[in-house]
Amino acid sequence: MIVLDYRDKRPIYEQVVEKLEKLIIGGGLEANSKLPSVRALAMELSVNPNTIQRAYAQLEQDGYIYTIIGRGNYVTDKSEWQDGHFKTLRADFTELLKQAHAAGMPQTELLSLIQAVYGENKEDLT
Amino acid sequence: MIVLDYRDKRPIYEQVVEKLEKLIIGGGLEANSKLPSVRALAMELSVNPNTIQRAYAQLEQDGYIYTIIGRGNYVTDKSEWQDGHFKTLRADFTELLKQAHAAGMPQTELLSLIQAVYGENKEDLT
Amino acid sequence: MIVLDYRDKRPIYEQVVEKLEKLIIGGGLEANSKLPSVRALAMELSVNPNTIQRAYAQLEQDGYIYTIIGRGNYVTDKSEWQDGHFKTLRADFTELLKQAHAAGMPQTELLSLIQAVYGENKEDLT
Amino acid sequence: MIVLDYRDKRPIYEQVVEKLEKLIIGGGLEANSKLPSVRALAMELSVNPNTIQRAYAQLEQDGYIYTIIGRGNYVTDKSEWQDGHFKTLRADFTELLKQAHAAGMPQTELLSLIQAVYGENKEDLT
DNA sequence: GTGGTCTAGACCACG
DNA sequence: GTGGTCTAGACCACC
Repeated sequence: MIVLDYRDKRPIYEQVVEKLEKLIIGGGLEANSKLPSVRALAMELSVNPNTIQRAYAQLEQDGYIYTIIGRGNYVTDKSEWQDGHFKTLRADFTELLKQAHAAGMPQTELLSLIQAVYGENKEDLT
Repeated sequence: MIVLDYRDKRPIYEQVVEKLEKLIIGGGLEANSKLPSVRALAMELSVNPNTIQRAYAQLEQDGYIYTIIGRGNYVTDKSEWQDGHFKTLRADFTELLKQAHAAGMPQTELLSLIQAVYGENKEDLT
Repeated sequence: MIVLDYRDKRPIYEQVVEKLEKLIIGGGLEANSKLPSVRALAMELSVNPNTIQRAYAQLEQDGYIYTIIGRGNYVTDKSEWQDGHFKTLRADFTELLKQAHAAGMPQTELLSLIQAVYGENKEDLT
Repeated sequence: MIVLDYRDKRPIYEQVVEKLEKLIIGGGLEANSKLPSVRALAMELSVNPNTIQRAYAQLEQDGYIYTIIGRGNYVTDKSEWQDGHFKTLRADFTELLKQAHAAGMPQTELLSLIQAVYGENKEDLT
């Protein structure tokens, strides 16, 4: 389900958060489905339960999951975190664009990068 | 010249590096111009000289400045780091684009963000 | 494990880097094995922890070791730095050869030096 | 006569030493010919006379030049320093060879490097 | 316990 | 005066 990279400089709990976030955003985990328990995931990754606990807390705070005490952790519905996520993306984007602009990178290059990722087929627009 | 943000969790020397990088990239500091001395900048920011020293070492290692022992630190010519910097920007960009794509953000939104930063007047194209 | 030479004019951290590099390159330290902790090595060499820390940072930057925060420092796999190291050796070699050539040192002498180091027994060829 | 590289991390007097050594070894300066005076060279390089003084002192100590007080500095005859120089080269060579051997670099590669520098024409042997 | 950062204060080589 | 190194001692985040 998740593969950790111990060479990564970021703390492990952050990696777990990132991986699960991507799974949820990408649709790899259905809304309202149950996540593995803290202890189970900790065991699977050979990691201290505290670390997983921290990751889940973070995910809950960011709105991607909700916790029912004594029951487990569940994936939040898309509609609840979509707005916040878009806002973050937009902010990151403008930040990066400012840098590119300051560095004198031509607009055309950015457009071609978008093309490369989004594909040329117009049907792919969401 | 530089303002530190003590609420920022990143180490101080990294903040200094980032701020100076932006100044150099953005053209706020002329090529071959002299940077403030380690001690002078340390005093100005009320910070230990070692911290500034570390920031300068980092900047030198990344090619943004060069050091002449016993003389001072000087801004490197643009041509020397431009290529590497563009490469970094492109990598960051595609990374972010993948996330945006996975999240289902429409192409049109990205295009309008580019417009907003690069300005609508065609003369501004670099 | 390491012996410092205080008559050497180079900084201590550089000596530590060199010694460890040689150990790693020469195979004296297995891949993925754990290096002594910053504090432990500092104590052993009667040196400030900061100094060792700097040496380890350098080694990591050069790709010879990798660091896991809160766990320790580990030896990188050979395949990751072998190419770069060979390149460096080749460069050093041609530089020295140019000097020897300019000084008028005969080819035969170089060949005999190679013999002396690589051994005359053909089985030793790698 | 000499061009300094201020970006070089080595002290300036060391660069001057190196450049002059190469000139003398390569035959660019005749034996017993007079070197520029300390003050003259200092002026030409826009450098503190102390720096040149130090370089000359180093060269004299290594046997490449000799000083006649009140008259100037002169290039030593080749026969006097040739032995010492060869010894140094041999030492540097074996040191580098040991590293190459430890790293597992094949003999054949070294031989081809020698070929590349010494040229394939056998008449070039000195 | 581990690495990472920071301060305070010192000494050295260089120019 | 400048950068480079080192010590001593401290605090923090991570696991």
